[in-house]
Amino acid sequence: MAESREFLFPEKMLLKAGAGERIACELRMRIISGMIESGTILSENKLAADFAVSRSPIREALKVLASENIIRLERMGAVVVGLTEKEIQEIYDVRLLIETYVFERLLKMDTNQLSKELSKILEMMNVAIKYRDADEFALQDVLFHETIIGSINHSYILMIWNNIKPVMECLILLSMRMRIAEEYEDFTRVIKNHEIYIEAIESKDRALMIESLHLNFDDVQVQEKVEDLWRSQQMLSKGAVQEK
Amino acid sequence: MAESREFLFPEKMLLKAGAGERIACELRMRIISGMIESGTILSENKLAADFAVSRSPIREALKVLASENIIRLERMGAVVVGLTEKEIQEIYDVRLLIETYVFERLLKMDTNQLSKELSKILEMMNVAIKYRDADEFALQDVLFHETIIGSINHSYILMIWNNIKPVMECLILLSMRMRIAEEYEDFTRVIKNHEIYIEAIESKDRALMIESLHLNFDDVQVQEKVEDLWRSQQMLSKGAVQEK
DNA sequence: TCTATAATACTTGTATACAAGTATACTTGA
DNA sequence: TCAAGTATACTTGTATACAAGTATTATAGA
Repeated sequence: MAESREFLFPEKMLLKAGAGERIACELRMRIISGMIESGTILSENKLAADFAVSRSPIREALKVLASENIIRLERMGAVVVGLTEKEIQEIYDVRLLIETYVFERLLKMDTNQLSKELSKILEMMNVAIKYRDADEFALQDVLFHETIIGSINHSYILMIWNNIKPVMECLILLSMRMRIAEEYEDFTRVIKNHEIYIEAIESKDRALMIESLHLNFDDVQVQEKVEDLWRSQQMLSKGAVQEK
Repeated sequence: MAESREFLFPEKMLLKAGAGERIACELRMRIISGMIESGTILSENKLAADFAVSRSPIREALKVLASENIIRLERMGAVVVGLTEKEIQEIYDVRLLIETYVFERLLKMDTNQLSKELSKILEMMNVAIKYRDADEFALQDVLFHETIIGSINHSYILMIWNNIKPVMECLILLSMRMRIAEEYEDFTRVIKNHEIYIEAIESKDRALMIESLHLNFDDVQVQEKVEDLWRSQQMLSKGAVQEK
């Protein structure tokens, strides 16, 4: 029987991260997965005790999460807001907005180097599938889009991406973990969509790009209700029967 | 002779702000105005001494400025990046991007209430001009656009706004302060542009909206080179001859 | 039993202390 | 004079301490 994992966020990502960042990632994961329910009030002291650190890194983490709109810093404690389906849709609105903008810029650029990088990432994703590594797959997926966005050298567009990235990353991580066990063919379809994306960039075909973007969103997008994420997550990690 | 002002950022904005926020605003203003030059290395200890506070609020402020891309947190000290003209252009790219998006949404909404609010702000701006209050004018200008963006209730679009707002605010503040002394007619033109914006919203006229948006950007946009901002700023506040 | 007031326990914001690591400068040797 | 190595002073990251304020709870009075 699989042991219950102590941390939801992949620890390999946090090798050279400070305590604050580590805790931000973990809390974000717990909030988005539903493990920490909306409305919960987090206290710095309590969190510090739970994570066995001082309040300093906790404060740092809470500031980050507040800037991502998944908690709200109030006078007495931080209120967990979480993500409703409306907000998930909004995140994808923003992605569509900036990726479309980026594509317009790419039309006027040489995209040879970019195209090579993307192909490399795609191969990494294939390997991840081969070894049923959902986390690696998700991370490469995020990297794929980050590479595209970063390629136009627009610091403020990149800033927008950096703001939504952590939450995106969590959503994709959770979605992939849920699906890798059974819905194998989903992943090959995701790969296929990314291939179309690359093709759109190479041929500078607007329509194709929009199509693949939509395909990708519809695919990766969490069709399940957010509240179900944690339940699935529990079942995956514990492999045991849960009450209820 | 006017006395040199100790703080660049309007203190009335910071009445109920903590030390961290206050310092972030002040440092941002000094960096964007050029008072603190690009390449300068800021040390937490030194800043703490300068502002006569402990390192805690300083750290908080530096984190904020780093998320705005105007400083870069490194191993040894925070490197001031500042704003080049390229980056100022990029900020306006993003504004154009989101305000256009917002307008598309407004087309499908009832904009009566919004239009009233905007008219009120416009009157406030007129009063500010009447009393030659550049700061108040700038703040109301920012509020004008924030009100539009906030009206569509899109938390992630609002998040983007909140990310670029502080820097925008500084740019507009500096620009208005420089111009209020002499270029009086500029302000009535800004008012005029905003009136067009309201009209575009009321008539739901895409073309008109784009036009007013461009007019507004071209107008408010800092035509002067950024490096000149601080020099002008110094002359304004000291009213004395500067070397060089 | 209900209300008002006071005591208490918990909250955040800021200041200080300590530890680990890095760049600089100096000293020592040739 | 130059090079190598060491000592020192400064950096950030984290932990702890303290202060001011707020919600809760308990107690006293009617």
